Amino acid sequence: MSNMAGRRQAARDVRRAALVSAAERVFAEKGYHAATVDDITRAASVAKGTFYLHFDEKRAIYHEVIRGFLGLVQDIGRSLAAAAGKDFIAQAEVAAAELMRVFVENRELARIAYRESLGSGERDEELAAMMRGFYRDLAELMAANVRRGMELGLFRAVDPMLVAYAQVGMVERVLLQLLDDPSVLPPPERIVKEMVQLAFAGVAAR
Amino acid sequence: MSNMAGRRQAARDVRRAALVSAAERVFAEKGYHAATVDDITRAASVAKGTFYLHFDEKRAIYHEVIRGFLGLVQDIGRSLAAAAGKDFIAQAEVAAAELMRVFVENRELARIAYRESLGSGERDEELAAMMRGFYRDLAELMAANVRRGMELGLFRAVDPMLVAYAQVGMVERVLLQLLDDPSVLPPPERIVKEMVQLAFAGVAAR
Amino acid sequence: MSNMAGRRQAARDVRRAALVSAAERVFAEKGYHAATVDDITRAASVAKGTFYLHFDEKRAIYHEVIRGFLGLVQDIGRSLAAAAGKDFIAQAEVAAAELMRVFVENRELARIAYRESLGSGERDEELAAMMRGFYRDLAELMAANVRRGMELGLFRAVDPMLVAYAQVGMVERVLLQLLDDPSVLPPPERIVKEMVQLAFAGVAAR
Amino acid sequence: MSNMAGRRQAARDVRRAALVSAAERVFAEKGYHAATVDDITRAASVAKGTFYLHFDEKRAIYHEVIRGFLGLVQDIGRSLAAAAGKDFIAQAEVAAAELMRVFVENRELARIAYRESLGSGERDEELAAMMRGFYRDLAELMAANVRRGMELGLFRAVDPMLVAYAQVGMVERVLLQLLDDPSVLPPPERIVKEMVQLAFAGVAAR
DNA sequence: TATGAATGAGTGTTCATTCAT
DNA sequence: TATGAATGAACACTCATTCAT
Repeated sequence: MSNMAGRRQAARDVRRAALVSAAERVFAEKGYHAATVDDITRAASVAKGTFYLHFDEKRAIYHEVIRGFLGLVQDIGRSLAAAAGKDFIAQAEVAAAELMRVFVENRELARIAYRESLGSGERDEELAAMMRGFYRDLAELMAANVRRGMELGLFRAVDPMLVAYAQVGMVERVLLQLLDDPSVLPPPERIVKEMVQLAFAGVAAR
Repeated sequence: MSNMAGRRQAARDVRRAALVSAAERVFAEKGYHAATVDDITRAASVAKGTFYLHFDEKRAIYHEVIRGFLGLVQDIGRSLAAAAGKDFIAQAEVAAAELMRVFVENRELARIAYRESLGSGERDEELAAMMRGFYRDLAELMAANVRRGMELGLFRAVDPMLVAYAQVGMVERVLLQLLDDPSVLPPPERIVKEMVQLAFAGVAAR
Repeated sequence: MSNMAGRRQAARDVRRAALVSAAERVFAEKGYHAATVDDITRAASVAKGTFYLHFDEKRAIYHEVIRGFLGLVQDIGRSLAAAAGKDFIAQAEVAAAELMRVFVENRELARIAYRESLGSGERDEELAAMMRGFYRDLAELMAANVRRGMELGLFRAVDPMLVAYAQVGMVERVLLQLLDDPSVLPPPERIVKEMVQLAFAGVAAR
Repeated sequence: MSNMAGRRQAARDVRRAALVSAAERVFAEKGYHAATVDDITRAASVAKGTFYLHFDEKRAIYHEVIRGFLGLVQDIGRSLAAAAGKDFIAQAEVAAAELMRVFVENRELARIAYRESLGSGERDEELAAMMRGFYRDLAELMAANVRRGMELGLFRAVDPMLVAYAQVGMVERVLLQLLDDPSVLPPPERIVKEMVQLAFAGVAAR
């Protein structure tokens, strides 16, 4: 009986996952506003009403999709924090390469999520809070690293949060440009190396 | 007689400007989708039909609003290119300070415009082309500077476009964070100095 | 289970029919342009959105209404073609009487449909093709009859299609006048007899 | 001074005529509803406001355009009534040929005007009255001819008005078909001869 | 009189959400 | 729970008509 309940729950989860997966595709293809609930249910091969058995409103599934993508990015952060080696440079290169992979594999989701990081308009306070939290966490993770670098004497005295945001922005814009038009940029492997160098040593001649 | 035509034209321009200004406020407040043409005309104190005497469609005025903000940024770039002094650091600091001022004075427009730089969805090819062009121009301007720095022996050998995009992103994200929640960042004057330092010398202990 | 699907389909058909019936009344009352989708849904006691579950656009239901009326006329033609007796006069009288009944019972639809036979303006190619096809079929049916009359030696040598169109026009205009103002015409029974006389004596061999 | 007033009046008439002529073209091209006052004034090279100096509303110029076309048809009727020879057949052939010329030279106006003869919808009582009057006059003209033919013993006893409407319809439908697709009909000269034969042999005493 | 900018009521269509089965 | 028909608020855009110059 708990078996039957479990099976039921499993079936429910499958449907829900199908909807989220369909929504990812649809939002990626048409953007939030142009995507209709109909588009999503059709892509998931369920009836329209079914949608509302799993989500309160259209925005809810959008949040879930974005949350999913942010999770991928956070996983990178967490896995690095775990493997807290000491070789900053190497570690940063791994992180950057991972991030690039996630972006390239989910290019449209990446665009959507970053777009939401601008908040503005459409007052969706819940989403805004989610994005703020994501950035705060991300920045703090990086700031912690910066502090460690300072303690180790590897870095000069800087404002850790400022550096964190600056580095986030650097990576974001370069990756987004990579998605838009890679032709003006060096090949991906070089990008990673150079960006880490830039972050570490800037452009100044040695 | 040409007087009347001139007066008419002037009146037309005033109306148009009122609409654009109203649109800036409305888009800033509600975002593109939630803003209705009615909102805009009401804010501009004109009748609905008047809108369509000046713009073909809702998107057209949105383009104009964004173009206006991008123009402010480009003006900074141009004025610096003109005053092409040789003190890179000082020049960069001026540019960053200017940019910060423009962002702070037009915070919502800045958000909106940056948001559009993520394109995705809503296929508005004209707008996308505009944003691409803006970023390309901006990046090329900065890349030219980087090349000059390399020629002068001030900079090490780097990929100029990559550096340009990285610096753009760095500035963008920090400024956006400044708009969202300045409390985690240093005071504005320090931000400028530190960012220029970061760009130039990275975080490495000297 | 197929029961539910069947019931659903039946309910759907009922709604659709209600809309078409309402549209007949509304178009008859106000004409195509003055009739709004709101008028139609209100007359059918359904919500506005329901309309678009059954028809792609306003024009689509208009086509259906006209098609319905043309069908009534075609049924007369077909039933006569089936009962292809030899008594031309009697047969023609039956046809004319039937046609008159259909016109009188659907006077406004008759007007609307014939109005569309003039095409002009409003480029609705689908509707134009429908009307052309209707007239072609009708004329060919009548032309076949004329040919048969010629073969039987009842008619002199005439151009069958020309005669067909002429007879169609004769009937049309008289019936429309009957709808507009019957007072200048003889009573309906006499109209039928006289028109048949006019048409047939015209083509009869001396 | 009356000279100046006259010149002024003349200029006014020219403008008005230009508007009517432009309206003919525009209505012919797009039909009444799709034609905008703007289309008309643009085609006449005058400003929009000028339209309302000459016509109270859009419908007014439409009436004038239709009235103009009906006038062409009435002129044929009148010129024949004047030249009331006795040779019915020859006279009818001339009339039919003239009518055909007018239709062919003004094919779109012919369609528009005929279309209005179906009245229905759009309750434009003034226009409806105009069309009714036109048809009544036309039918009475022809009915008078029929009566004359009866008195002369050329025609058998028929209902003159019925015959008149029948003949009008015959000519109308054939001419409209000629405008739509002449390929199924005989060449124009033959059409005239045959139609007259159809009409007259139909009413002739044996 | 001529101009053309301004007006605002009006309408087709979309789509998130609800609900009966 | 799943379905899909029904709902109705919302909105971009049009255009006949008015009016200040």
